[in-house]
Amino acid sequence: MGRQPCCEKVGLKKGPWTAEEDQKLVTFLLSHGHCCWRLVPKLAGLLRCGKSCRLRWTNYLRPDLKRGLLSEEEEALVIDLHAQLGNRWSKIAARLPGRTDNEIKNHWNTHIKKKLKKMGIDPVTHRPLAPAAQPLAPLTQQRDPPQAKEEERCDEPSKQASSQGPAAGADDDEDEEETPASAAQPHGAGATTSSPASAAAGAVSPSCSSSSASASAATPGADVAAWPDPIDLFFEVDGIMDMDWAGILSGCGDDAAADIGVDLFDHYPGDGFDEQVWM
DNA sequence: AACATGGTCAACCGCAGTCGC
DNA sequence: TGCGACTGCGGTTGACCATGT
Repeated sequence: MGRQPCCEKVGLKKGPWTAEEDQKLVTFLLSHGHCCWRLVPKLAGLLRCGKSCRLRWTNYLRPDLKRGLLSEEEEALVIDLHAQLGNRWSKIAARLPGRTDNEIKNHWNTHIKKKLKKMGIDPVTHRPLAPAAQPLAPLTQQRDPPQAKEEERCDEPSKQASSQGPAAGADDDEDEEETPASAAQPHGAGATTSSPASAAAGAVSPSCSSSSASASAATPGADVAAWPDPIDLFFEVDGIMDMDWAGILSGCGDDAAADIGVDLFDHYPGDGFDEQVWM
């Protein structure tokens, strides 16, 4: 009923994109835009499904994409945002101009997660790991009961992973102030801290710099309330989320690729891609 | 030099919400 | 109003590359 059936998957190509496919897609999208992803591959002459085209465009071909590893500032911002938003990568990516949710997700899983664990911080809850996993940081012994309760709530992997569920579904795109962590403040600790990051019920948002890593490791028995300190030291500002990151990261916008010296086509070997077509 | 292991990341899969008929 | 297509999202996979043995 209603609409035409979804793209039939028979005969559609899968796997890595070739430079020729990229060129076709980019040429088409730049000249026509995309009214409907389902039609894009057909109109562009691609044997791909619309979903694949959309993914390729948003994750790789978009002209405003940044390339290369995340900077320390971006990494720290990702950690901060993850502490507030959980695994909502698209929301996190929206705060990092030029970065995609896929890229951030990959970076989180491959880099940041490991670093946090190394620092004795649970990458899910952004709190110090339990003593069993982090014998040098017996923090739970010094925690106030409300904090322990809060951790229990956050520790549920299914809830964290499926934060899109009804419980978290109440928020919308403008939910910066109504985050899981901040919403939990009335229940307990950390509510008096000045910055949203550190106010997240004691949730720490450590940077991944070695300096803060050592700082965190150097305070194994510290009071939980002291945990944000290394973060402040690293950022040299209090309240990272109050900062205008869009401004800080300016130069990543649609017109800024040249400003930041990014060659949009440098991933194409040789002259596999016609820059003139793009421009 | 050859093989094994681990790390990285692009791409796919499946689900949920939204929207159109 | 209900059904089904479409879109967007998060999780997972698998190929490729680097490093270690």
